[in-house]
Amino acid sequence: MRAGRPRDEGVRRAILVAAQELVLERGYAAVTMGDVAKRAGAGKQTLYRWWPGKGALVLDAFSEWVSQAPRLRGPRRPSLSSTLVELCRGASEAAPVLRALMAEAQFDEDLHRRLLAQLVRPRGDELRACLVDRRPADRELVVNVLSGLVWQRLMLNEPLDARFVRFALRVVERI
Amino acid sequence: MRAGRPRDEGVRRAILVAAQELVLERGYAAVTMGDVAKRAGAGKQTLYRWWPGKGALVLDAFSEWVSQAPRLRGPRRPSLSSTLVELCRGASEAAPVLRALMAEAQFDEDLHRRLLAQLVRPRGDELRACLVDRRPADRELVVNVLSGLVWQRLMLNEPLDARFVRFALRVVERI
Amino acid sequence: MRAGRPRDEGVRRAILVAAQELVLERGYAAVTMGDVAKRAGAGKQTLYRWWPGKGALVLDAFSEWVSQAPRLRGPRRPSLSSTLVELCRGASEAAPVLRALMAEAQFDEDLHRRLLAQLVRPRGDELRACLVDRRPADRELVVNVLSGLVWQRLMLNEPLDARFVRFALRVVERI
Amino acid sequence: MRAGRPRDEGVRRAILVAAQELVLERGYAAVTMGDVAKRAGAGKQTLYRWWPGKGALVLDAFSEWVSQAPRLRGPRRPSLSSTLVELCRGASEAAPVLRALMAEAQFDEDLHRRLLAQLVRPRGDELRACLVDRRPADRELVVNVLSGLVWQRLMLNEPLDARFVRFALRVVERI
DNA sequence: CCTTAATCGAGACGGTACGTCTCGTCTTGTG
DNA sequence: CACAAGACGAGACGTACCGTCTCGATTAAGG
Repeated sequence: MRAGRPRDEGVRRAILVAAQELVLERGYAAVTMGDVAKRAGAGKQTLYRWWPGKGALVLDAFSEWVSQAPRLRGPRRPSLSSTLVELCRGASEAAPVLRALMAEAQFDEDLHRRLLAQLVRPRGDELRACLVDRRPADRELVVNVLSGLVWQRLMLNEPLDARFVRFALRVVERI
Repeated sequence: MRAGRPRDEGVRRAILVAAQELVLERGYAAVTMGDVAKRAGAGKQTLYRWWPGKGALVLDAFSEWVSQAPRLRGPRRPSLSSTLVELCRGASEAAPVLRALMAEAQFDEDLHRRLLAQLVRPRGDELRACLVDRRPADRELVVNVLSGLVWQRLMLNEPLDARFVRFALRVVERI
Repeated sequence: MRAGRPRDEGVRRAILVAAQELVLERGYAAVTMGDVAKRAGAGKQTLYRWWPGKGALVLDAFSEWVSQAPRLRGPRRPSLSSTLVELCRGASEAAPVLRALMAEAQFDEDLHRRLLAQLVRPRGDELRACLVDRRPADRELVVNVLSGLVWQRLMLNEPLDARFVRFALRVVERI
Repeated sequence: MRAGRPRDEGVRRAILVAAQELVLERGYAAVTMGDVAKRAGAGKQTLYRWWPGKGALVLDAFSEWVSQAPRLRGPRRPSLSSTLVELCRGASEAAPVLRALMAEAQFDEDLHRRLLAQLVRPRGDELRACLVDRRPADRELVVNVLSGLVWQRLMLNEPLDARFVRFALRVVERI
């Protein structure tokens, strides 16, 4: 086994919780690594030891939060509409964070990759899974359109509400 | 007439040119207000007198650049496909700047408004103008889908090439 | 006579009054040339046309103020003690301005000369005039000592009160 | 022991040396905190962490310089005249800095206190120590007069040479 | 037990951009 | 020409974060 003091799991949790709280309280831009460290009772070095920067840290903090969300679907394949509703509900709640992360990712290649792998692709896969009875080419097309609509709404700061879901479903119907 | 020394138009131009050059040379993130001032032979205060920050300045710099682009369509209404081709060509060239501006706008309410008014809406209107023979409800739908696809491609750093245009047109056809 | 519009005496007065008021209200350091111009309803250029900087302007403003002070001595030569009392009273009232001017003069050769000519030397001469019955060598000595004591008190921000006058007179007695 | 990285003594020295050099090269007014930082190879924040501003920093820089001056008096109490000679020699060399510091102190309450404690009072005490055989009241009187004469000479930018020392001693003799 | 190696909190450090401030000059139109 | 208004170049200011570093203290695992 590796020598030396092992990573303190409690510290990791404390940091993620602190990051989450602070971002929810003040918004992403108004939170610094130093703030998170102080709130978590940790040293800045401990943050930088495990995350390359604020983006990756906050991404992890909210990845956990998202994955705690109820994924309690039955064994049956979920419908596209229910999946989209759920996706929009989540995106709507976390909208400010998602906007900030996607924005930061434009300036940070590494964060861009992480964001794709941890948030963008998994959600695309969820949608794709609802479309197994479509032709493969159509499937990609629909996923692209839906995902484009959702991200656009986020970046333009427009609501991802029931009305939007109806609109999106109407679009998909016609493809 | 207004009292005091009038705004020096030459300085305004010099600043916009400097901003444009520097952003093209180094990329948005690597350019500072001080750099632009120095390159333009201007004082920092002069920049801040007329623009609230880097985002708004660069937006103006590239707004001018975009509006200098050939808009030499004949009297005939342009086709959707040619408009989309042109739009993607422009967006592709300016992609790094557009990404950066949209990103910055997520942290800056004022820049967000400016970006919508100066870039997002005008381009949407261009598309809309190609769709006058569609039913109004469909029109909005198509504009939304296209614009969503384009912005998503930009933010995900994927190419806005001919393949994408074909893909987008195929989507629209089926709506 | 010089061609062109003659200097507007009212403007000159307004500027001096504004300078005086502002310095009394906020203190020398917190007043800028722009402030004075605004308060006087004048342009900054008008200030710089007639004074080289804030120091010289404030010096003029308070020179006038000082010279408005009652100089109502009878035909008889004033006593050293009454002169010193009067001098300390004036210096005490204007202490903050005098400190600031002397300070500024340390960074500004021109102001230094003006300060000497308009404030330091005249006051020395007043003292000298009370000492005509001393031997010339002693006279300079006494004037130097008194002036040194007063300026030191000013710069060290200690009171120029009756107690100080008594102290100073005691010193002079013993020389 | 105190937590955190301890203050780097080498950096402190480097900053003081840089401040001293720059002030001697260019004069107090022409040196900025940024200049000192650059010359010292330090960050500006490090300067502001330990000193409130240029005044306090330069005061420290020259306090060290002064206290490195030979204080090698024998066990015997030094004479007033030799002390005064030494004092004037030091003040003469450092005259530009002393003038600037005293000037700055007129605009800065905190610097004023520091200047008194680190420069004015210690020098007064040196003089006082030479006057132990005088009556206490006379002692204060003499110290005041001498210190007044010296500071006045500094602020009026007149030489603190041998002639001045003779003059000052003549004054004291007669008190 | 005692060394070794990595972790932890704390906070100093070099670096750099920020947005503001003041200075003294300039460029208008008006009297 | 003087004058009010105010834009302009210049550059210092003090602050804010960044990401790295240097401490002493802590915590296992391996000798």
